[in-house]
Amino acid sequence: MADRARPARLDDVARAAGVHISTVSRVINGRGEVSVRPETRQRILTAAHELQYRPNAIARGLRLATTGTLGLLVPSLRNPVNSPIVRGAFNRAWERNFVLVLAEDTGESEAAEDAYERLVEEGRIDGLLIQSARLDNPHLDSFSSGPVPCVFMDRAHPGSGRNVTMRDGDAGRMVAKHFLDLGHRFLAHLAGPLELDTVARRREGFVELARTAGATPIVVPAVLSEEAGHAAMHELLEQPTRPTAVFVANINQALGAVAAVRERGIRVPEELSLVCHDDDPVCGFLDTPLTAVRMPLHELGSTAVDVLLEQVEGAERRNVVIETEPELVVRRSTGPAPQ
Amino acid sequence: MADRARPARLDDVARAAGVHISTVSRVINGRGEVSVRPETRQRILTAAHELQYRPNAIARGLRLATTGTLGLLVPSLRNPVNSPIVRGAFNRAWERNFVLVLAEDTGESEAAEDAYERLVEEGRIDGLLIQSARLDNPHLDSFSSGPVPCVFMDRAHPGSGRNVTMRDGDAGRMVAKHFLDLGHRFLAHLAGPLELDTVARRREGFVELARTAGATPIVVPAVLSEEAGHAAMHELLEQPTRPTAVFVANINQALGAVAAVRERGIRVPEELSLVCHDDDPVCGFLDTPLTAVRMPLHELGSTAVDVLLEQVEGAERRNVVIETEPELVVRRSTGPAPQ
DNA sequence: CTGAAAGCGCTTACAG
DNA sequence: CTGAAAGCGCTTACAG
Repeated sequence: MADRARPARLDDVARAAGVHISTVSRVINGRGEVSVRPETRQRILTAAHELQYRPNAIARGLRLATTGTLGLLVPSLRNPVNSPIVRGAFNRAWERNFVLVLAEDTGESEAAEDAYERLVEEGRIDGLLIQSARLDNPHLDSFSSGPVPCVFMDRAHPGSGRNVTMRDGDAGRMVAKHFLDLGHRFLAHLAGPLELDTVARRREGFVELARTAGATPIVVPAVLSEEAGHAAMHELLEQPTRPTAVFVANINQALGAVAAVRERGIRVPEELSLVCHDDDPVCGFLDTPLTAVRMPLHELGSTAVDVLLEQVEGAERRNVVIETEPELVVRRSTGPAPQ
Repeated sequence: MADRARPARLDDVARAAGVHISTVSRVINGRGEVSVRPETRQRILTAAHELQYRPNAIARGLRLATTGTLGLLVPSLRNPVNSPIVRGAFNRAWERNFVLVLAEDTGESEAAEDAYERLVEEGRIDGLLIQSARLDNPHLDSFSSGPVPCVFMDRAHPGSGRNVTMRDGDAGRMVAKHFLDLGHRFLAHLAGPLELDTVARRREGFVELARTAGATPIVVPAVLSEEAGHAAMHELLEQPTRPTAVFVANINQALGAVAAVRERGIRVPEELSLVCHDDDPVCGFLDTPLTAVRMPLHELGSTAVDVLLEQVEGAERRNVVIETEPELVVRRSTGPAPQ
């Protein structure tokens, strides 16, 4: 191992400046309003700078009972579709002087508890962002009453009063309206797993608006994967009255769904219109570029951090819905209903 | 804010068990070999369990000068193409009882230093995984001599003696051989930025093997994005002698490149064969599924963690090349050279 | 076999 | 304006 320079401690700075460590601490942390003789302050600042002093986060954390760290519980590291959310959260946390530690909640039995123990119970974090909530997970309640605040982002935990979400219902409605405007009457939704609250809200909006026009969409839930999207699209296309417009829940499903459509020789958009939820760079580069709903994912992540830090600082919990409206990015996969 | 249960401390367990905290500490941490009367041990274990005691990681970290945390410096949170590497690192770290904190090294001037200060100099981590090395970054040397060990993964920092890499040269050779076997003589490489060591090694392998057959590939470097891939492919296709086989550096470029090919009405693979580096799920779902090189990314991440922890425990630095060979996943985008 | 003490690197009332 | 002391929650030699 290379010789590793021991980082400077308060003690080193104090000695170099010829003062007591408590004085150093005061000028380093003081917001300028501490009463220190200017020349003393100067000597300390110079010494600290020369020694490249940075307060040890662990020691400070122990003393202040604050870690400067937030936890982030993601549903999967395998499939980074939601990386804009993570990026939004990371960037804001970094700006606000917090670092982010990762944990994975795969949905398997003890994954979330394990993460909870390691991050919360061992006192590693000041707050927890949960991106992996599932409506069927009973353990989430205990998170809310634990020793650190938490916030559910994107996927809400109803009743928790700690949800930061987007206008998913509006996204569904927007897509339904787009289809109806194009004259479609046979709508379908290739949905995600309905245990995900986002998925449920999107579906609701889509179905509700379609019904106002007398069209009742077929809904097929499927796992958020290429394979599941592929199978579910085949299922949809075998329906007695084949839908002419399908709203697909995510990009992975959409890739599989597009393959299924191609296999059947069905033309897009002449015979079938497709919309993908969450606009992904890939959408624009497919052979038939996909019309997609763009959600304010980055903003969701950054707002979730703000709301969490609010609570870390003592505020009451609250639900927040990001105001920014979903945006429909119209590309070539949607067109007028076939006659 | 909800009433938050204060987590149990050593003190609480000691009181509940009627012993001194030092005794509790010993039985909790002892690997069984500590001499404690069985009934005392039992009382302590029961109390700890009932109080759900977990040692505070911060306090323990301060005492042991060890944090149980590793840092991960990624090139970008925007584009998670390398998520299998991150996942491999995360999973192995978690298994070995370390948590991972994220930092982003966007390549902008002080991004890496900033991350270094916050993670290393503030004493938050025991070791640093660097996935963002660039051959043109002079600051990397100082990382090597800092207070904590580091490892460069995927993108090497030549001369550091701390690189964990894959057989990128072999990947390039494998693709060249595939093209040559199919009878192609006019080869090209849509490369990534040559400041990335991985990119340089891949190119070398590709060019070197092609030359043995008397074919000297055209090499066009481009940023790893859809747009750059699109532009660079157009450039390649305007060459006086148009290549019949192109090796593309990553999936983002490939999506743009495929679009460019389509715009020119060139048929794949009849008129042009394409191979993409790094097999991505998307490759299999394009209209013309892409032949791709599958690298052992997950293994790279997990091995990098092992090598780093080796050094955290005091071992000498060393370079490691993952033995696992790249694998060519042949799909429909490659075929015999046109006559 | 168990307890009392020191100390990890900080911060912050409290003196002076 | 500055110093000395206590203490955050642990671990570990050192006594007994």
